Amino acid sequence: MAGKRVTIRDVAISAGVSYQTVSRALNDKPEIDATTKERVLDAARELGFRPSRFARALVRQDTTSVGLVIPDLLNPFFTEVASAALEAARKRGWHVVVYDTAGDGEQELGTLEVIGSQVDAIVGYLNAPADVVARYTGGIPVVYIGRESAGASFGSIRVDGEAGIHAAVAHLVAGGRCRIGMLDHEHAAPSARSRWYLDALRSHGLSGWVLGAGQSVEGGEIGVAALLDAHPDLDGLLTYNDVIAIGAVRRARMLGRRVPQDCAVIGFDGVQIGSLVEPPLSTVRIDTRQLGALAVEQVATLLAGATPEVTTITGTLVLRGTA
Amino acid sequence: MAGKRVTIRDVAISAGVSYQTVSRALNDKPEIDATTKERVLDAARELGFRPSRFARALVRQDTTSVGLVIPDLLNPFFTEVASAALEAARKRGWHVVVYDTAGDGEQELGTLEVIGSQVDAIVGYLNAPADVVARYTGGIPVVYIGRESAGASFGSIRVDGEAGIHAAVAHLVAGGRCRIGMLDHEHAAPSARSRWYLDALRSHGLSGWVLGAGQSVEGGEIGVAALLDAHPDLDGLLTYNDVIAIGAVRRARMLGRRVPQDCAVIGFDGVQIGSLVEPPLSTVRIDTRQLGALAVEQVATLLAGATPEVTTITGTLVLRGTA
DNA sequence: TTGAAAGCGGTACCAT
DNA sequence: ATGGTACCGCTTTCAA
Repeated sequence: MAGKRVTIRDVAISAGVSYQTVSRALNDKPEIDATTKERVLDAARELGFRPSRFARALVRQDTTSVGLVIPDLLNPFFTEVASAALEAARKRGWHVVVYDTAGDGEQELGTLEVIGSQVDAIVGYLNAPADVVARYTGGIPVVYIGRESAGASFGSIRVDGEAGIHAAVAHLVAGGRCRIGMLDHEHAAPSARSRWYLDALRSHGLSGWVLGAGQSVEGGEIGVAALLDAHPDLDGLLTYNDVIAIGAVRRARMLGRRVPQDCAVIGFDGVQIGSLVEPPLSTVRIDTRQLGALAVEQVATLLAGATPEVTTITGTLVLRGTA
Repeated sequence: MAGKRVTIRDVAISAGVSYQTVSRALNDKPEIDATTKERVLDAARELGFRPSRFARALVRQDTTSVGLVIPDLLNPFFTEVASAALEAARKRGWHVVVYDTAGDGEQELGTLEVIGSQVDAIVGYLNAPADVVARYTGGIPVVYIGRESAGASFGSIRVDGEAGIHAAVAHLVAGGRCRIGMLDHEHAAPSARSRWYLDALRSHGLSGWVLGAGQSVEGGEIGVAALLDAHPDLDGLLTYNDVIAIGAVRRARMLGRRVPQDCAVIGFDGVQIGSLVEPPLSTVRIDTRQLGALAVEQVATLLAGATPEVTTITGTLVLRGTA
């Protein structure tokens, strides 16, 4: 009842055949007597036999599983990407093991180490430098999402928000705004998004302020409060992502700013809930389904031994209620 | 360069030792010369050796991985549960393979079949009857979430919203409402939540209407429109979950109802985004982190061969803006 | 300290 | 149609 694994040989004995015959019955091989097959199958069922996935995978080397590394499952953007990646992976018959690094750098390395020996490829949002990642993962194929340079032997999906952010800034400026701030992420290096923002401002002869914020609604709330404190006449705001933007809008309104009249806000990502808040969030939208699908495709390329093309996915400005 | 798997024997040859010695070096065994060990490790690195997880798992039978079956990763409630379960599982050193059944019954069975041979236990939201599940999964431990009866040999986390829903109805009635409807899920059998709703109404001498709705914002929109069409004087609404409620609130307002003045709405789940929409959603909140943690705990119990206790998690009424 | 041999639980290719 | 045997890649006795 408890413990002891039932093997193919136990079944064989119970059915009175050799264990090879059991294998045949289990795998629907043609060369087996129907009666025998049934008897074997019955015995297997009765004993509660379950083939070992390891033994099976060991001999026919065709089970691929990919690790999906996500900074935060509670951020809907990552969830949308994960959902798309999951679907794309299943179509190929791959298994997807999901890891949530909680946005923590150390966690990330720990995760990579574990994962490295458990999956055939990794795709996800990684912060660590390429060489560090390579070391920790033992050199299996890795596909970065949302990183600028990947280096050789890595796949990568670039998220190109340059045009979208330029359009966003242009829209704000066209609306007569000229004191436009940005809430960036909190990592050591400023994001590409903040660079695009600064570029865009510059092209309009403006300068702005970038402040790091936690990647959560609360982070956005705190960030916007600080920004408004320093620049009370802020009339426009871009954010690293939608979740931050949602928090920023909330707090800005609490602080007496009308959005968008007093201060317009434009997020980044285009997550679904952005259209549900009040007012609906304007944003630079990324096609998450395509992003997930492309990532899986790159994994396939890498797994096949080919060199990955650099794929880019472009953000587009979506104007709703906050700008 | 391409293809060919590097095995422990390749390393052995390259390092000029027997393959058992390589194994020792790799696993930090004490009985090995330090110099030899280093030489072996160098060789391994140079050849890009990666131990086969299958071979390894096959011999030391200690790798457990659990399958997490979720109807819809885009519904934040499930994501929150998944996030909690992931964290709890990692603490035990388990791997979690996530499957999204897209709320589809057939997908679910297909998924179960695949999954059954790939993981050591399953936890999730399953719709299929217990005996069907048992057949498809080949009898590995299964922990149901949010189901009433589980039957022997299954674990289960009950979601008890009875008190919460009674409180919700009582609150509406106390506010003078008496034409209270409910948007349920769309499955064949009405949900426990709808039964609690009807019970609660009855205890106040009222009767109501239950209508099935798709489990999405859109489903809630369509559902509330139909309900308001049939009962234009509806003054209160409960929903199967928050996502539906959010859609319902939106559409109700579009149809000219003030929420909560004309029609109060109370959701179920207590997802974070409920507090971000306008007006903030009143709801019966479930502690998702606890839910996920408990599910993993039950898996552990089952895996240890013990009989699972029936665990219940209770919903509590949270009043925000919509009621 | 190191090497030889025996499995782990299967699959596949031989013969029979 | 069935059984024998080798082998997948690795860990673990057991000798040497």
